[in-house]
Amino acid sequence: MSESRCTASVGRPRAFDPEIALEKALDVFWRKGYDGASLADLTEAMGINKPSLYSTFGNKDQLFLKAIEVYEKRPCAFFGPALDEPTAHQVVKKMLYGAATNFADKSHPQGCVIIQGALSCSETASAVKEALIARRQEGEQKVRDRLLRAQAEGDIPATTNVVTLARYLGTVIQGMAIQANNGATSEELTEVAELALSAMPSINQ
Amino acid sequence: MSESRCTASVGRPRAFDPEIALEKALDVFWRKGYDGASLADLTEAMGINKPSLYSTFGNKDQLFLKAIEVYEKRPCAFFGPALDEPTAHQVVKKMLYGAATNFADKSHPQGCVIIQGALSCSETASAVKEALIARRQEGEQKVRDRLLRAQAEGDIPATTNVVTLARYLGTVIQGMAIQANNGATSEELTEVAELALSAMPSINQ
DNA sequence: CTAGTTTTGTACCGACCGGTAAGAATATAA
DNA sequence: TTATATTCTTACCGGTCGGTACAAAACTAG
Repeated sequence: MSESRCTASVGRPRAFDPEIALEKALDVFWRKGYDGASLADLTEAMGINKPSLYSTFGNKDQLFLKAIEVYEKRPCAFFGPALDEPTAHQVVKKMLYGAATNFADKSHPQGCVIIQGALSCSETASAVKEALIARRQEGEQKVRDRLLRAQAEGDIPATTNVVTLARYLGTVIQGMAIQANNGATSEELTEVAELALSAMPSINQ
Repeated sequence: MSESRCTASVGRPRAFDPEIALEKALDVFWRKGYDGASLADLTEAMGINKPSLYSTFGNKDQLFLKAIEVYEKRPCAFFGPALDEPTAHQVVKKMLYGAATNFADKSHPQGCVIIQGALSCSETASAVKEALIARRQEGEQKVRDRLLRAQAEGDIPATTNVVTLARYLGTVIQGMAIQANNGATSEELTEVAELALSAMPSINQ
């Protein structure tokens, strides 16, 4: 009943590290998506059995959502940090190049789990699908707000339509996730990022 | 054993139109993806039962692939026709605006089944996934070839990197499919298309 | 009408789905 | 040691998965 405290200290100790297990679950969801990842896939990768999974993470939905949080906060995440760059140009450049480098990185599944984790899916997955759509829209909203701030700071011309600019940026990044799934390399995606940047003359330096 | 001839003329006549059934199957695969679409979903939408489905279309994999062919050849498909435009500018413009209009069209599921039908999926779906990746790459190849032809015709400067240009175009279109899934309207996607076009000065008129 | 051919509906197959009940195992607290 | 708390393993639940066997139904050819 009590919310999982840091150390239980009483009762049989847990034989696995929940954070590591969550990273393993993320890897499975990333590769197979919500629908494609079975509990057997998950428990095998996590090295635990189903009752442990359910007592620790709730159910498949909640496990997925917790894995997504790990995804957003992992060391090589680029989206959040990019927003902290000082100028609009640096924000957009870091975001595009970060996606190019990261989506095609061979040390983990290709693309982005938030984009491809539950795109077309069963009705069972519709709650997760909606959660991912919300995350994508929130991401675009953050970019939009950041560009509006830049516009207020005189970093972007007042005549620029930043709403469309943010949507264009989101579109290119989401497309790059598909390209990574197609097998595009980081170099190829970086070329796309460069070209995409050139469509944004209003943020150039 | 004999390949399905136009009219059987002997035996019990088929009680449904295979082409219409295929369109219904396409609608289900489009909305739910390969993994998310169950045979129960499919047979219900198609108005037939499983033995009819299997005798007519083979199995789930083959049904999906046949539905994809219907998708590519349906009246409102924009990709193939765009390639036939006379100039590179018109090709790219028609393709971007076609995607913007079509992906968000409310008369059918949002986005593109070839992009989102089997992106992250189970191992069962891996054959279909590979087939879709191949289709996307073939599409990009066709664009590349078309742009190369335009370059040979003097329609695009010889200095332009058409390989990257084609990849960029593919990226934007694939991103627009995700945007359509996010709920973006045709108008919003058209604004993105306009902005994306501006990144291609080498094809302007 | 009969024989032959094809499709139909029903009922079923083994395997797997997400999820859980129950008791053995392992720790701390007294 | 004993009581208590927590996690472990095993075995199982009803439901659904993709796929099929079989016989009744509906047609044509003769």
